[in-house]
Amino acid sequence: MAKTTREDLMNAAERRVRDAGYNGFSFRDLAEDVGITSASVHHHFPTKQALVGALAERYTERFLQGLSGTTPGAERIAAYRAAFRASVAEDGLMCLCGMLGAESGGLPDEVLAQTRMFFDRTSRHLAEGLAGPDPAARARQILARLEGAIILARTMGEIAYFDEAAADLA
Amino acid sequence: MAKTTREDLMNAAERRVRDAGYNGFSFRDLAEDVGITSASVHHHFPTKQALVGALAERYTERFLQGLSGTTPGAERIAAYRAAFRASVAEDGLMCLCGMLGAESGGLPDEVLAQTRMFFDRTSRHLAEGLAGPDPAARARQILARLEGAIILARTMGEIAYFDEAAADLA
DNA sequence: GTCTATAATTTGATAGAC
DNA sequence: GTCTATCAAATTATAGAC
Repeated sequence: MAKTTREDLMNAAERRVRDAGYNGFSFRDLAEDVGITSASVHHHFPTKQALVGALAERYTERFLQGLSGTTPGAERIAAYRAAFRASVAEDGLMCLCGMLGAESGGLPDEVLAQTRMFFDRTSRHLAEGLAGPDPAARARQILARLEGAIILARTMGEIAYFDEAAADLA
Repeated sequence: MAKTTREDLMNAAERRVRDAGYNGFSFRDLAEDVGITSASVHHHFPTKQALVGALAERYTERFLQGLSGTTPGAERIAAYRAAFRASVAEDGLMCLCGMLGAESGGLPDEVLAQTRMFFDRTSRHLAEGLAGPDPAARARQILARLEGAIILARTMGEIAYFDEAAADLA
């Protein structure tokens, strides 16, 4: 159980966006998840774009924080793979920003901007101390494969697809 | 100009799903795109799930047909990369089935089944005559990276992200 | 094959009481 | 902070005339 209603709402919303996308849920869905009315949801988040924008920001912050202790290079790559794997394995959900990035054509500017931040920051973090001629490109190759691996595993309903697609990452 | 209204509708719908997702457009949007009323759209496709199901089927068929003449191995891999690249480069759009796969948690069964067909068939086609110990896994690594590369390029608004993420594919 | 009209429901959002 | 009540608009879908 989370401590505040605001936190409960963000958790419910994150789950729903990662499952069905930005347009795949309503404020009333969240209200039911948390046990309040949709009017009360608007008290915590004035608009849907404000809610999902805050969601993407929190997601990026938590994601990087969870991986901040890793040593650049092979260990960090393995940690990224484990983080993405947990996304599908535990709840069968997309990466929040992978979902929003896919849907970016129909997203409010505020949400798109936060989504870009995720890929900008994670690709820089992952590129740190990476060997080879183009660490930035290598980092994006890894991120792309992990996002795609989630899509495959989620679509097919089997985590084995993730493991196959994400094998030999280093 | 396409020959029939039905074809016009499918083209408009495909564009919209690939831009904003399954829940990112309405029958009225399509009606306006094509120049008829939403009631007439229902004459061609009884429900939204029937429409998008047909869309995914046509997409898979066309996709495989466009790549059917390629020689298995490096040439086919390059052709797949080119096909995915064109998706973003020409219109800034997702792969239809990559989008649907991401949103699969909120998709009607019929649409999900067609989406699975895409990944099933393309991964088998791409694995044909591939070297290495596990051709199927290698095929899925490639597909995952291409789907993810589109997400990155689309989100960041620059095709360079695709080229970086999809480099060294063979 | 297209239209008008409309039903039934859902959506994002607001006003104002408690 | 939560509620009731409500709005205006949008959504999927249907009935029936032309």
